[in-house]
Parts: sequence; C-alpha cells; structure tokens
Amino acid sequence: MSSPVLGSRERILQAASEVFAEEGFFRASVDEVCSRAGVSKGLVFWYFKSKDQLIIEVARRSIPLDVVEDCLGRGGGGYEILRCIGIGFLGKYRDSVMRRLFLHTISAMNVYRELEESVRELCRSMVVKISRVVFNDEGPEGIVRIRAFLGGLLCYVINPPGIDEETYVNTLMRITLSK
Amino acid sequence: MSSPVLGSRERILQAASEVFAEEGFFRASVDEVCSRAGVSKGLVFWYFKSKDQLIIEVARRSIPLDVVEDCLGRGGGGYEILRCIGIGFLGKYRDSVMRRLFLHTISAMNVYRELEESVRELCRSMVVKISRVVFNDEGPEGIVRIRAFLGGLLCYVINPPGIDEETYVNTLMRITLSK
Amino acid sequence: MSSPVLGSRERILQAASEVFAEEGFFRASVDEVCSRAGVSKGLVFWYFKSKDQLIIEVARRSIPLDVVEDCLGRGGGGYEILRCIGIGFLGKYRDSVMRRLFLHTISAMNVYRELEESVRELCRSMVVKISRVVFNDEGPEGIVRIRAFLGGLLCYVINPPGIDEETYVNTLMRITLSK
Amino acid sequence: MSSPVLGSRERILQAASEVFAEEGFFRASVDEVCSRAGVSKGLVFWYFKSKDQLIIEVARRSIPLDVVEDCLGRGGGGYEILRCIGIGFLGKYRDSVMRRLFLHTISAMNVYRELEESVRELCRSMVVKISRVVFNDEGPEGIVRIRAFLGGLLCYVINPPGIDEETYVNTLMRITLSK
DNA sequence: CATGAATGAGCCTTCATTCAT
DNA sequence: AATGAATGAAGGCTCATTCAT
Repeated sequence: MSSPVLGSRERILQAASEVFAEEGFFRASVDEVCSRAGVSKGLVFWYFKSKDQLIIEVARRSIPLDVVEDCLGRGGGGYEILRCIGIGFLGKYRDSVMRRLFLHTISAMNVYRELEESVRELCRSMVVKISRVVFNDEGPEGIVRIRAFLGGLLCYVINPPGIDEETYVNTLMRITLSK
Repeated sequence: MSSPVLGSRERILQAASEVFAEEGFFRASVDEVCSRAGVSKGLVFWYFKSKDQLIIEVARRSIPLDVVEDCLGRGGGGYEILRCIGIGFLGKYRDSVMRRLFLHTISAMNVYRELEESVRELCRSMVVKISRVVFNDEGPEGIVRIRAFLGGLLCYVINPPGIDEETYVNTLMRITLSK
Repeated sequence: MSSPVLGSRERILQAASEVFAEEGFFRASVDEVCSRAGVSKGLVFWYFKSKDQLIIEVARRSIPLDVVEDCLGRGGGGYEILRCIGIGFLGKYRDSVMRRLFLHTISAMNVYRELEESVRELCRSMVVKISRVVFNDEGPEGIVRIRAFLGGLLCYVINPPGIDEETYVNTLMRITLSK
Repeated sequence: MSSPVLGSRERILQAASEVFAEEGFFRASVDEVCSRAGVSKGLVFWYFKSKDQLIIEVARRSIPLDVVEDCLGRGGGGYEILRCIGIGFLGKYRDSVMRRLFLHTISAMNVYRELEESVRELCRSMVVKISRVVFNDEGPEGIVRIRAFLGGLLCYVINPPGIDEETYVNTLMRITLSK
C-alpha cells in the first residue's frame, strides 16, 4: 500500500507533516524534522530553501482541495457531489496528522501573507464552484448553504462529536439541501 | 466607555492580545508584548509565570463562551437565543484581533494540553446546553444542528463572505430550525 | 532552647543559611530566601545592603572559628584542647546545613575577594594559635600536625566514613600527638 | 609538548576550566567561556547539551582520580605509592586553575546530584584501594590514616602553608605510617 | 520597619541558516 | 546529494535591586 522506499524529499515532507502537526509550525524545529526523517539538517535546506518554504508546502497539502476537485471531477448530481465531499472531507481528516495540520494552516493563514494569498482564494473559489454545481446558483443563498455544510464538516473535524461520520454527513446534507 | 487607566496586568493582556493576534502565539515575542504595553519585560513575568500562562489567559478570552453564557442567561425562546448567539458571535469576531486570536486558539489547542483540556470541555458543554434550551433535546439531531449552526458562524469568521451578518444569521437560523 | 520568636534579621539569616546550603551561594535567589523567611523582598535589602553582604554574613558563621576560640578560651592541656576542637568541629558540621555552607564558603573564598581576605587570615592565625598552645611550638612540624589534624576533621566532614566521631577523633589525636 | 591544534571541543573545555576556576561554576557565564575559547556560543551547546553538562565534565577532570590511579598502577610498596600520590596530588593542584576547580567541585557536589553520585563513590573507592595496598588492610585504622593523609594534602591545597611540598609530604607520610 | 510592584541587565538556550567537505 | 560543524541572532526567563507607599 505504502511505497516502501521514499525519496529523501518525500521523507522530509512526511516527517515535517508529523512534527508540524504535533508541535505547530512555529514551535516545531527543523532539527526534529530531520532527525525524524533520518536525514541531515543540511539536506532539508538543500531541498527547501527555508523553513518557511517547507511550511508552505506542507500547509498546501493539508487543505481539502484535493477532495473537492476529485469529487467535482467525478461528476454526478448535487447529492452525489455533496456526499462525496462530505465523506472525503471527513476521511481526509480522520488522520489526526492531517486534522491538526489543517487547523494550524487556518491559523497560520493570518500570519503568513504567502500562505494567505495562495490558500484563501482557493477556498473562495471552491465554495463558489460547489454552489454552482449543487444549486446551479452563485447567489448568497447557495453560498451560505455550502458554507454551512463545509462549516459543519469543519466543526466535526475541530471537535468530533460521538456521532458516526455517515449519520453526520447525512444529517448535514439533509439540512443543506432542505427546501 | 473604556476605563481610562488600566492596571499593568490588564495593559499587558491587551497588548498581548494584539501581538498574538498579529503574529500568532509562538512567533510573537514577549519583547514585543511588553514594549507595546509600555512596561518592562520583568513585569510580564511578575504577573504571568511564563509566556505559556500568558498565552493561556489570552486564549481563554478568545473563545465565545461569554457570548453564549450571556445569551443563555438572558432567557427567551430558542429563536431569540439562537439569534442572540449568532449576532453576538459575529459581533465578537468582527474585531479582527479577536477573530485571529480565536483561530490561533483552535490551532493551539492541539499543541497545549492545558489549553485543550480547559477549552474542549467548555465547547462540548456549550453545544449541549444550547441544544437543550433550543430543541429541548440532547440527542444527536439537536447536537448536529447546533454544531452546524456554530460551524456556519465559525465559517463566516474564518472566511467572511460578502454577505451582511444579519442576512447570514437569518439564513443560518432558518436552516438550523427547519423541520 | 531555641528562642521562639526571632527578629526579622535573624529569621532572614536563618533562611538564607538553609537556602544557601541547599543551592549554593550563587544559585540561590533572594526570592527563595525571603519567601522561606516569611518576609518581603524589600526587607532583605533593608537589613543587608546587597545579596553579597548577606552571603558574607552567612559565610562568616559557617567557619569553625567559634569552636576553636571556645576551646582555646576554656583552657586545659594540649590533649583537652585538641579533643575539644575535634568534638566541637565534628559537632558543628553534623548539621548538614552548616556542613554544606562550610564547603560553599571554602569554594567561594576564591571568588569573593572580601570573603577571602576576612577568612583566610583567620584560618592561618587559628592554626598557629592551636600549634602554640598544643605543641608550644610555631615551627613547621607543629603547624603540619595541626593542619593534618584539621584536615582529617575536614575530610570527615566532606566525606563522612562509617566510623563514629569519637573513634575518629581519638585516632586522629593519637596520630597528631604521636612522637 | 602540548598539541598545537586543539579540537573545538577541547578548546571549550580548556576555556571553561579557566573561567569556572576564576568565577565559580555558577557565576561564570557561557558567554565568557566561548569568547575565551574563540568559538561561537552556539558551538558550546553543540558539544555540550547544557551548561550543566559542561560543568560536570570540567568537574570530573578536577578530582585527583588520575593521580591516584596512575600511582596505583605504577606498582611499588606502600611507601612509594603514598609518596607518588602525595607528590602527584600537590603537583596537580599547584596549578591554581585545578586547585580552584577542585574546591568548586567539592562545593558543587552538594548541589548537583549527578556530580555527587559520580564523584562521591569514586572518592570512597579510592581511599579503600589505597588503604588496601598501603596497609594491606580495609579496616577503620587504615582508612582513617589514609583519610588523614589525603585530608592533609587537601588542607595544603585549600590553604597552602609556607612549607615546601617535599617536606610537607614527608612529614605527612611519617605521621601516616607511624606505628 | 515593611511591602511588593517595577525595572533592566544578563543569562542560558534554541534554532534557522550557511558552508566546507 | 548529503553531512554536520559552526554561526549569530533572538527568545524566554531569572534575579538583584530600587522605590513609592
């Protein structure tokens, strides 16, 4: 399942994801990253110009853009797409590393201009795209509903209730699609 | 409106809130905090045992517990309470300092055990209380709806749409209370 | 036996002795001293001009000058005086606070010029006085013997063997007075 | 005689020995150490995890274990061994850096648990070994005599009399070996 | 006598970054 | 590609000392 031999660059990114998730982007040290990746400190700066670059690359992977694009590309009606996103979203962040990274990224967006610019616009367009496909609408009603939907998913990620994902997504979809 | 003379402790907290909001808890330096507060560095550690303690105190003030308790204490039906929370929530985080602090807090909860323990439980009980008052129900349906409601608010805070707060809250309430 | 009510100055000295013994003169903080003495920090500096002065006063009390002068003043032959000093010396440093303070003082003498000057001369004259009374001699032989005697006592203090004090002192005296 | 090019680690230890001797372990600053060693402050913490570790390593070198083991290993009768230790001991501490370090170490043993554990046992076993070789005896008599001998040496180091080392050691040996 | 808020210098330590090998 | 010694800036924190009350 998992590629048995990872290149050094990928090993660093993997290790960075774990360390950043556990400590936060700014508390984590490059030392910890490279010791967990099993490479020298010099190599980290050979692949990434700076710690900031490493953070940005890790942060990019932490947003659910991949999930949304995958679901939109897969086609289907609004119901299927929403369901796909809901399940995919919760699935992606079932991994505690991804979950934490995601929250750190949201927080860091207000600190890193570069992150902000590259991430915020992606999110905005994501919402609009989903609204268009699901509701055939770009007006406030659709956007608010999609926002509530994604917000509900985000809320699940931030503070998981005792409810199983399936039920949660279904309830959320019912609310979102309610007339 | 604002007390003209603040105690040193309060001045430090005020300054810390601003600096932490702008830089994040871990990038911000105590130096910056005390210089903005106009006090010596030593005094920060006189009032707060460590930077961590300062962070925790600032973080505590950043969660919307005050809004929720105020609205619950004010009485009224489910509609009034939800509306009060919605307006109060968005009002609290209209201030960009509070908004950023809130996000930093959510992110930091996964790093600071102390923060996590004191904040997570508060949030959980908050949701249950609201659900009980609004829906007269503690079952999953009510909880999910409240979560979606708060999630929608959170989403507004994280990535404010172009829609005005009034409309946003109304739509959110309609969805939340829909049969 | 012990005066039940101590003046503040004495309480500070008492507390300082304990804290300095446990932490060393330079690791110990004035904060710790005054909190253990139950007085405010300001008061310490009211009674003692500086931490250095406090250290010097504590250090002075830690050397066995009192024991030696007491024994010399008491009169008696060389045997009785040596015995008195031996027993008194070990008795004084049976208290671990005094024992540690003594060692810290010896170490600090090489750092504090003031300490050095006031302490080193006292020790030198102490040895000469004892030698004169015990051996009726100020030559090297007597001085070396007294030094060996005091050195043996010091050695007991620094690294207590399993032997009881009585036996230790007796053996030491036999060696010192041997023809 | 002396290796002309010292590794950075050794240069740091050398500088630390000097600075610690002059100022005491706790008054001395790492700044002073690295500036005297001609290396950056960071490098000190690259080779030694903390100032404490540096202190411990310097302290270990300050005890006369090397002298004793050298003399015991060299063989010979009790007389030769005692003489070797006496001369070696005084020789080692003729250097004022070593002398002061030794005293600081004895003082610090009561503050640093790690130092205490590693040093105290060494001293104890040292005395026993010498007693066994010199007196063919591990009983209290032999131990007390060796203690008095080492104590006499220590006393010389702590407060050097005007007597030359040769005479001092000879007298000490005569006393120690007296019937 | 007594307090404790306030100061500021200085300390240990961390850490991103560089560079010769 | 890869290493790890070396750097230097910056950070958190301690602590002796002062002073208004």
